[in-house]
Amino acid sequence: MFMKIEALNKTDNRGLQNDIISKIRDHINYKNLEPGDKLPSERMLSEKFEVSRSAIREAIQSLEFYGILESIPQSGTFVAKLGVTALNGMINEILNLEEPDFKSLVETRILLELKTVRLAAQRRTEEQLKHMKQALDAYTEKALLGEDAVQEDLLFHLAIAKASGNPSLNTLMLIITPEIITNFEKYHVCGDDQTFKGIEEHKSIFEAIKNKDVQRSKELMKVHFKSLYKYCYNVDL
Amino acid sequence: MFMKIEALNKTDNRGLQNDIISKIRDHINYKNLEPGDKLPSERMLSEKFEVSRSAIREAIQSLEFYGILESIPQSGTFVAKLGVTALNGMINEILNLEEPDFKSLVETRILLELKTVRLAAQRRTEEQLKHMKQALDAYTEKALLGEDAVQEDLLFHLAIAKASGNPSLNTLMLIITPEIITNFEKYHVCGDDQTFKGIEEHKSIFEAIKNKDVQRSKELMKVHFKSLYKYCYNVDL
DNA sequence: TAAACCAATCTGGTAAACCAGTTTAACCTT
DNA sequence: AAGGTTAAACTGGTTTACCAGATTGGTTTA
Repeated sequence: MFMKIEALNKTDNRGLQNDIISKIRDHINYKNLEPGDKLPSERMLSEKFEVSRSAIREAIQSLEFYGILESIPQSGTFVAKLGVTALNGMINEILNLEEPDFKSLVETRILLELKTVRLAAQRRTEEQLKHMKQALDAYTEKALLGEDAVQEDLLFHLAIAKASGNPSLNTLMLIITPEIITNFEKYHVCGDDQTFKGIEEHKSIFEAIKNKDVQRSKELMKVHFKSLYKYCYNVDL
Repeated sequence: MFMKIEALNKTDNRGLQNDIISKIRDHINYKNLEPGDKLPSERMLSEKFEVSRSAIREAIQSLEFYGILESIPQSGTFVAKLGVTALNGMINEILNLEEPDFKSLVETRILLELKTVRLAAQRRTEEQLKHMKQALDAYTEKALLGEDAVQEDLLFHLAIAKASGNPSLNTLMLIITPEIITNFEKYHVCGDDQTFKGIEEHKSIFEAIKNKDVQRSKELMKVHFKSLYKYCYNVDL
């Protein structure tokens, strides 16, 4: 019952948001807005769409996140420097986005991390190395005590992402990580025997990055993900 | 001067947001919130941090996007089912996120698309194929007229991402695409001679996906990106 | 005539009051 | 004293009014 209420409300909220977003899309099309053009003021949109200004602001904030709009205080809200065709297509895609399932998330994570680890091996600075070492030590300490070290595990991987020197990849990792880790604990993906093996694997990955051994770092990460990958695809979700 | 104002205000806004987010982080640490615990009400946080409730709500919405928090109407705002260690680490990473540069974005896009095209070749449905064909035709028509077809180009690539059947990858593509395309036009990456070659390349990629030729689709995409990749790395940004 | 100025207006952001469900706890009943 | 009932307090969401800075168009001035 609690879940049902939550789901309903989430749907309603998303529904209203999507409704407003699609109306904004229609307006962009109807007015043939040029790249960088100004959207009508929040008050006007609020009145035109017959919804509260708060709702408009939330929808705008969502589109701002995707880089479709940009609000400038005391000035206005502007569309990105894209043509109507691109804007229309992108907004449609955003409206039709599905909620990612666990398999998709894992697939994406593996892809991202096989890249971040290579880049980290290439580009890591001494400071980033230090940061990774701290995360590794925290993980090792916790794991040796036999305690659950999923969180420390995660932070080590995020430290690698940061050391990749690619802010874009780092951001994407941060976006998918919470959902991943939540499902990890939900499905008990991390067996107790895995944790001890994980220590050695993490350690070797760290050494490879430290030694700037790009190829080896990637191979080690592949091995590290192998059991996880297999586990996820065997399990029926 | 206009840019300066924009930058300043963006910084201020981001500064206030980050300030609130870091205070929320501190509260989570201080109170040692368990996974799924409830955050104090927006009013309490507003009073405690001495900022408006609107500002609190915006900060919460940001953290909701990253999956760190979840608001449930008439009930409360709850932290994700993560421990304080993970929450603390993730929020810190979010606060320290750098603005992606063009090179990072291109690097990420190439990584993502080499995956989406392979997955699309594996999994594409007939309907998705139809969608891609439409995007391809729109692109071809525009390009043959000698007009700028950057938008149609983009939509074809997004159609591939959608056909990958991985909502997570699709989402990430949508997030980085606007910034990419904006910089494309800014730096005039797409030379006029590229557009005609692009038609053939797009067509062949489409055929490979249609024929479910995974390896070939990836190779063709690599070729398609080669000039772009080279161009981007040669240019000083 | 054209440049400079200034006030009315418009903007996104902020604050405060209000709403409809939820949660809590005190109260009454048995 | 235990359980059911109910009303008051509390929640995120919404509405309304207000704010300070940006924009704009007419007016003034050189």
